[in-house]
Amino acid sequence: MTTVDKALSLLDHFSNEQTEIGLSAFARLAGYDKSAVLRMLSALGRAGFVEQDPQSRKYRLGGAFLRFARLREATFPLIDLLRPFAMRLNEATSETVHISHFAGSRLSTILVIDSPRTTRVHVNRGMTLPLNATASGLCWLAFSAPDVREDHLSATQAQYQEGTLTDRALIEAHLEGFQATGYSLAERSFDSDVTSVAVPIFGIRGEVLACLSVAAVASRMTPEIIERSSQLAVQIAVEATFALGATPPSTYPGATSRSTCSGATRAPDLLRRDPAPQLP
Amino acid sequence: MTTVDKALSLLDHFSNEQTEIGLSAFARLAGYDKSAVLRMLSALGRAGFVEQDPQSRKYRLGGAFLRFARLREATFPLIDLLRPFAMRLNEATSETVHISHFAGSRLSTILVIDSPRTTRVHVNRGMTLPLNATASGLCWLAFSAPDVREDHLSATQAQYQEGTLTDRALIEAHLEGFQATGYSLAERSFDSDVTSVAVPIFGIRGEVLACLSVAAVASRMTPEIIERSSQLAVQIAVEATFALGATPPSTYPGATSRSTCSGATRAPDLLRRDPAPQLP
DNA sequence: CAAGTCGGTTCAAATAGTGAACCGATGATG
DNA sequence: CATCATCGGTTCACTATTTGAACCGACTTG
Repeated sequence: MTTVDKALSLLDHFSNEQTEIGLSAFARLAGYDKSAVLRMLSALGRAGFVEQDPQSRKYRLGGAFLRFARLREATFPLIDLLRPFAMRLNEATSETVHISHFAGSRLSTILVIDSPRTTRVHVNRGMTLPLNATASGLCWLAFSAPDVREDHLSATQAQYQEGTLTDRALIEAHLEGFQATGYSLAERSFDSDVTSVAVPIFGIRGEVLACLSVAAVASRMTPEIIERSSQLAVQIAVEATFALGATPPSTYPGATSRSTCSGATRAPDLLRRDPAPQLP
Repeated sequence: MTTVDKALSLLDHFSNEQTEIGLSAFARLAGYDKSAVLRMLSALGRAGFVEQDPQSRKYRLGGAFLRFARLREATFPLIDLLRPFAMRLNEATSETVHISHFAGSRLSTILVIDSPRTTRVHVNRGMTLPLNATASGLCWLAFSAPDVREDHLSATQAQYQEGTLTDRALIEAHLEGFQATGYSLAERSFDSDVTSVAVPIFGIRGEVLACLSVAAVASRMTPEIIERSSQLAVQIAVEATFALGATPPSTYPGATSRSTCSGATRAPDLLRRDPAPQLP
C-alpha cells in the first residue's frame, strides 16, 4: 500500500453522517499515526481535496471535487448517457428507478427517477448503498469478478432489517441464483417497506459499471410484477451496455441476441463531448 | 513536496482539451519518471480517481469524483447558497452573471446565469478561467493574499487578445486599482467581444472563496453601466460573504457598514444540510 | 488545578519512492 | 520488410521520504 493509497483512503471516511473530521479522530478512524495523517491531509488540502474549518480546525471535503466532477462528466458522460434508459424503465413500471455506480470502493446512486405514484420509494441521489442489503449491491456482487467480490464478501455485513442477508454462505447462495436469472432481488432487506430488483450495466472491461434498479413499495411487488419488471430491466440494461460501447459477458443470461452485432459497437463520440452536462 | 502532492498534481493535467493521457505523455507533462507516474496512477486508479481505457490504455478521470462532488455539496452547499445572489445580479443587470471558484490551483466557473437578451455572453459552466485575462481571474489575484498572488504572477501569462494583460508590472498596476475600487474589470481581454467586471466573495479565512462576475457584450458596457453594475455587484458580494458566515477584510472597499453586525454572523446551518442539491 | 483532550511539531529509524536500464508489443518509415 | 521509435509496463540498487514515540502549548472538564 503506497502513501498515495493511504492519503486517498482518508477521504473515504467522509460520509453524509460525518462531514467533518478532526485530526485525532481521523488518525483513529484510519489507523495511521497522527503526524502521518496531518501530512497527508496537508497534501490533500494543497490540492483542494479537503479544507479546514478555521474555527473548529476540523477537515471537510474540498472544493476541487466540483471541478473534477464536471470534467469527469465532460470526459465520460455516464449520467447523461444512462438517463434515457432509466426513464424508459421508470415509464414502463411507474416505480422509482435509480442507477448506482461503483467507484472508489463505494456503490452510490448517481441518478434517481421518482415514481409518479402517490406512495413511492424515495432514494437520495448520492446515497451509499450497502452491498449485502440492497438489490443494487447484490447485483454488483453477483456480476463482479470473483476476486473483487471476495474482497467485499470477506467483510462483516451489517444488518438493517430482519431479512437482511448477513451470512456469507447465504449471500453466496443468493448470488448464484441472481447470476442464473440475470437480476437481483432484495425484499424488505434494507428498508422494511421496500422491495427492489436490480440489473447490471457492464463497462468496456466487462466489469459492472452501474446497476439499474427498480425500487417499489413492497406490498405492490407481487411475483408477477417482479418477473415482468426484471425482464424489462434486463433488456434495457443490455441495451445500455451496448450504448456504452461494451458487451455483456457471454455468461450473462440477458446476453441473448445482438452477439452478431459487429462494427461500431463502440459509441463513437462517448469520450469526446464538449459542453459539460448538468453538473453544478 | 510529498508523494501525495505529486500524485494529486497529475490530475491537474486533465482538461476539457485533454481528457485522456497516456503513461509516457503523463511522465513528460508532469516531469516525473515513468515508473513513478505509473505507481501514482495505479494508486489513483485504486481509489477511482482515474481509470484506464482498456483499448487505448490511456488514463482519464475516474468515477469517484461523482460521489465526492455530491458529498462535498451536501457538506458545504456553496452553489446553492450563492445562486440567489447571482440571480439578483442577473435580474438587475440583464447580463450574463457567473460565479467562479478557486480550488486546486484552478479558477473555474461553478454557476452561470444567462442574460435574457438576444445578444449575450455564453459562459460554459466548469470552464477554467485564465487569471490574467478575465475579470474573475484578476479579481481573484487582486484580493488574494500577497504570497498566493505571487505564486501565480511569477508564471508566464498567456495572451488571448490584443488587450490581454501579460506584463507582470502592468498586471500589478491594474490589481492595485482594483483593490482600491473593490472590483476588477476586463475589457475585451479574453474574448474580443466581451467586457466583464468581477467582485470577490470572501470565505471564513478571509480568502477569496469565489468571484461574482457580470459578463456583457463589450459594446453595451459603457463607463456608466460598468460603474452602476459594479457598485451593485460589490454590494451583493458583501452580502454573500456575510451569508457564508464570513466578513470581508477591513481593507475591502465594499466593507462599509455592517461592521456592527454582531452575533450570528455564521450561517448556522451552512455545514449541515441533508438532501444533496442538484448534482448529477 | 490536575488530568485529559485537542491540533500540531520534532527527528532518528525504518520504509517507501526513485529512475536508468530493460522488456515485448505496436506502429510508422525508409 | 527490416529498422527505428515509441508505447505501456517491470526490475532493483540507491536514496529520499515517511513514520511514530515523545513532546509542545492551548483548551476543556471534573
